Amino acid sequence: MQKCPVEITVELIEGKWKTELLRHLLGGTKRFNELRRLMPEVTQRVMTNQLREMERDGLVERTVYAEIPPKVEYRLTELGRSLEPMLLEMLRWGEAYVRAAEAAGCDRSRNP
Amino acid sequence: MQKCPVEITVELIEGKWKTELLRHLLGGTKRFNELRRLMPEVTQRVMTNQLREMERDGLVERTVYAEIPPKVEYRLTELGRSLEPMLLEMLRWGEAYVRAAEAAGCDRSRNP
DNA sequence: AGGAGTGGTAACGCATGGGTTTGCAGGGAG
DNA sequence: CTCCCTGCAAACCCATGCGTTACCACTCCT
Repeated sequence: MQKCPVEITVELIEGKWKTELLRHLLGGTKRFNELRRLMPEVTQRVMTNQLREMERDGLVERTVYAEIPPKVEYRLTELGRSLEPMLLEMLRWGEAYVRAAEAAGCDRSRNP
Repeated sequence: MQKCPVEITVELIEGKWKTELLRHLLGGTKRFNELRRLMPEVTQRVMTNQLREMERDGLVERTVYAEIPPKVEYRLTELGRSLEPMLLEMLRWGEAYVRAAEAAGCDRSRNP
């Protein structure tokens, strides 16, 4: 049986740092350490992983320049850029959710 | 620093079976074993977990009827139902993604 | 008596995703 | 000479999510 496209979509963006990476990359091509400086909490290894997965999934393109010191650029593919409207939809829903949650007085934090 | 609403949205639906549960519950109120029959691959324990998390997050409402044999109904809250347009957007994107992926000839299966 | 159908919980195991640390290559700057 | 910058990889650890199995309580049906 085939997997639902919604599920596929979720799997593509559910890495811990992928949505933030997408946000930054939607702003334009970035170098590796540029991304690291934008997201200092992320380890180098994890950053590489997330980017590599997105590359494997066809969302991100990786360009290596044979220079010293090394230079590697990450940019969104056409497919990656096509995520933007959907992400905006998710953004709007998320904002509404947060508003609704705090209107309900519920502190839905995950630390019990 | 505040977490991005997109990230929040992802966290709410990224459980392994949550999108499928949402699909079924968008079709109307369901009893527990009714859901189990719709999704036989899911263990009872896991099913309970996913539903409980969605309840905690305010997406699902749980009603217990004091009958014998027990009867427990799960229905979407207003907030849960408000997910539908966003999920449809994700569905459409996912379909386009699959088409693009197989057009590119790439078998992006996760088993190397 | 025994089985099925109801909706659970508890104990356990395991793969995986993420995090930490360390090392490497090769040239430029102090 | 030594340190810094670039982007990466390998070895290791740990928490979490999911899965497996077993058990419970209560009633009706055969």
